Amino acid sequence: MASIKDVARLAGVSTSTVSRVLGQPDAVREELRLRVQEAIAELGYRPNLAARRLRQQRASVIGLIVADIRNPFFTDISRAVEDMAYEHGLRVILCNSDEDPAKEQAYLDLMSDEQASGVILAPTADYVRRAAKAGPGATGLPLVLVDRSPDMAHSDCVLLDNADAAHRLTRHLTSQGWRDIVLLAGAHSSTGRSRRAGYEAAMQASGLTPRVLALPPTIAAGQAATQGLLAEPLRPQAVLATNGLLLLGAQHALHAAGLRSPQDVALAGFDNNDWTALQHPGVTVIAQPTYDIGRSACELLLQRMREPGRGVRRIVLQGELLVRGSTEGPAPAR
Amino acid sequence: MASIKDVARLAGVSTSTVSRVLGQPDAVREELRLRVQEAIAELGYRPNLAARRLRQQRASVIGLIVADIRNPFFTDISRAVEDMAYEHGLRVILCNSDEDPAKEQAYLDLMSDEQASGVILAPTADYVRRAAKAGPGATGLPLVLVDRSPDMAHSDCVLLDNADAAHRLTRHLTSQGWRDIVLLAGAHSSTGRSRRAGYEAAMQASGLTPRVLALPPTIAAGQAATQGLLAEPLRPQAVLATNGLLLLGAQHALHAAGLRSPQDVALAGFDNNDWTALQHPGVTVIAQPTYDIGRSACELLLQRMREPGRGVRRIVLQGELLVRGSTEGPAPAR
DNA sequence: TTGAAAGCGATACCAC
DNA sequence: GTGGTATCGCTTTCAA
Repeated sequence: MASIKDVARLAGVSTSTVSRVLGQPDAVREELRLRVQEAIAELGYRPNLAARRLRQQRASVIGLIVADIRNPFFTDISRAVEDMAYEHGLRVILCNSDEDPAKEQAYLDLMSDEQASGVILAPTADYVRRAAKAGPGATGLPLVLVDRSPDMAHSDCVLLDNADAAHRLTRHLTSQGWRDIVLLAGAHSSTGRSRRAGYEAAMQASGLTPRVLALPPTIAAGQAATQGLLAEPLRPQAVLATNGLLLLGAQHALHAAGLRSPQDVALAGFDNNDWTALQHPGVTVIAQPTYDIGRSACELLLQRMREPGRGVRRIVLQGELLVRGSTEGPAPAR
Repeated sequence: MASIKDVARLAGVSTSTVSRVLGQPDAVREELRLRVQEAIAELGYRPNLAARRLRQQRASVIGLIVADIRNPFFTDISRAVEDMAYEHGLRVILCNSDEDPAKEQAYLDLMSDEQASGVILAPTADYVRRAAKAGPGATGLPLVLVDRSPDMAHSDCVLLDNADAAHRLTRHLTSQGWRDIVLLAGAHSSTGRSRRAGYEAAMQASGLTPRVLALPPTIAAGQAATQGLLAEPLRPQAVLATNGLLLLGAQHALHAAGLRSPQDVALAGFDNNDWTALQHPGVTVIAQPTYDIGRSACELLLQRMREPGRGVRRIVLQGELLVRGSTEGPAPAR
């Protein structure tokens, strides 16, 4: 493997000059620059990133820590992040926390060890709780939170307006005449709590009694909970799920029970995943601007890397209510 | 940031000893080892990975290069790879090639620059073509191919038995009485070609005429092509798609046209994605053992990292035919 | 504008 | 079993 010394020797210059040609070409006289570039090409020289990193004390790498990449919401975000990172010459290290604070911390430490340039984190509920009390990121790394965040964030973050989205979704249901609406709420994230709050506010505003099942954010949990609801003597009129996994679980349960929306049970929720549009009729959802969320997070991170001292920024994006047949009222009288 | 020198000073030993405590603790007398570990804890010392990497000439990092992480097939694989990597103290760098040979090469170079320990690659058709001619990976990095590979591979690889799976799927359709079966085939991968071959063989064995539309592997392409088919005077009896994206596109087209499977057009394809089970009736598919594919690839890579000289290994996994209602015959007579 | 040389933080060889 | 020291490849003062 050719090193910078070989290039310098071949071009008849010092390693400093070669280094300058790489980093600040304008600081080198054209003649020398061309000689060096020729030597680089001839030797097929590629800079050693480890050496550069050791010297500069930081790597062109960002960490992306999400609960589970298989959740399409996070998949889309990761794609957006990777796209932007690529454009800016940054690598993305992918980390699944599984909502486990220990694993999350291990990954944060790792990113610190790697001297990563920054981290994009969908924090666990535990992290959010601690971050609400403590000061800014203990790691000292540039950090952007996505999807979840304490209300008083010390870090940049990109969020959906969760309470509002849940409020609008719930209002849509009540306006269609449904009254007995159960919420399947993700219990492990602040996102689930915000959406729950929006739901409860909308229910109470309509004089209805909220009913919430707090669940782990998995397909299995959504399915089991819905199965339970369907087995009740007085089955609920509508089921609302605060994320795509719970919603999918609920749909599986309906499917297995041979029930249809809206005639048997109305169904709605978050995340405009592929399958929701393909039902007969389609499932009403709040579509999140996932790609935008990822891009915005990356932009925020790049800005903070450039200006570590700037004020904390908070980007709140709006969800889009996609009304489909699964909530088409009016509900049957009871 | 505390360095190894600080630890050495505090423990009253040399840096060599500290380094040994980190790498080969058994080579250090217990008394010293404890003193060193205490010093490490007290200072909160963490080894500088860049320095280690520079010295050792390799990083605890593996690259994962796929066409697009948003394809659930690759999402699942990435999750499996990340799980195994985490267990073995390796980081995963995520790369989307978009089936673009230039981007793929850029990422391979990057992995080489990063001195990655290895790469798991879902190669572009271009790469496969070149690899069939040339020798083993020019990069010199330990490399495992997934999903696609030349027939005479110089690299380890993990593949589905594509021709067999497509053959079984096609036979299932013909056995149900369908005769006029069109294949939507991914044109950008060797996988698509193998599946096409299996389809053609099965069709010919039944005395039927294959009809293949070679398409880019996108939802949009699958949808457009299917739309075209539906508009033909004599609409095909069945549509078969060689991957999940094309299949989803086809379903979108049917959905938009208000057509149902199997009564209007039978539908089947590859990849047991969420939505396929949720149709009324469900869509018949070949389920790929995605998580297994990812794990196997990672295992192969770890073994090759340990034993660079060992013979090339090729793991071929079987797909599982999930028969659902979308292909329930018999077909209408023509 | 260019070059010489120090140093980033760890490992590994070689004495002892 | 332990310590001294050269070294990995690059960037970055500092002088010229």
